[in-house]
Amino acid sequence: MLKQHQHRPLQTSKQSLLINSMTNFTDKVRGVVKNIPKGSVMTYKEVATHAGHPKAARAVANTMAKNFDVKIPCHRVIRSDGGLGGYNRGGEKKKRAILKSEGVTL
DNA sequence: CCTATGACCGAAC
DNA sequence: GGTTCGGCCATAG
Repeated sequence: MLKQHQHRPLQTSKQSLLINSMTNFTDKVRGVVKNIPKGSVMTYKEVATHAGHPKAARAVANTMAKNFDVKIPCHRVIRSDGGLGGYNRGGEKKKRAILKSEGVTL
């Protein structure tokens, strides 16, 4: 018999990813962060784990740094070692203020 | 493919 | 308490 399309159509990797709207990783990260309830925080590492890449905390930070969507509460993502991490919408100071206003005890 | 970058992590000092 | 260093990993060029 003719084995027609056994495998994937494979269409130049990168494009197929872009068609999906974004890279799986970035998209997943955004989804996770968007889901963090008010009043709680999650570390970069935790977000990475939830996204399926436990060791990609740094990459998560990268994703956050590039993100400017107000729909994503990136201020609720903090460091694992107690630090706040950065914030591209006003710096750590602003970040802490927002978290405090949400009832998060640092 | 290879290099550089970064809102990280954890251990070491 | 702090700083430094190596590892880690996705993205951009």
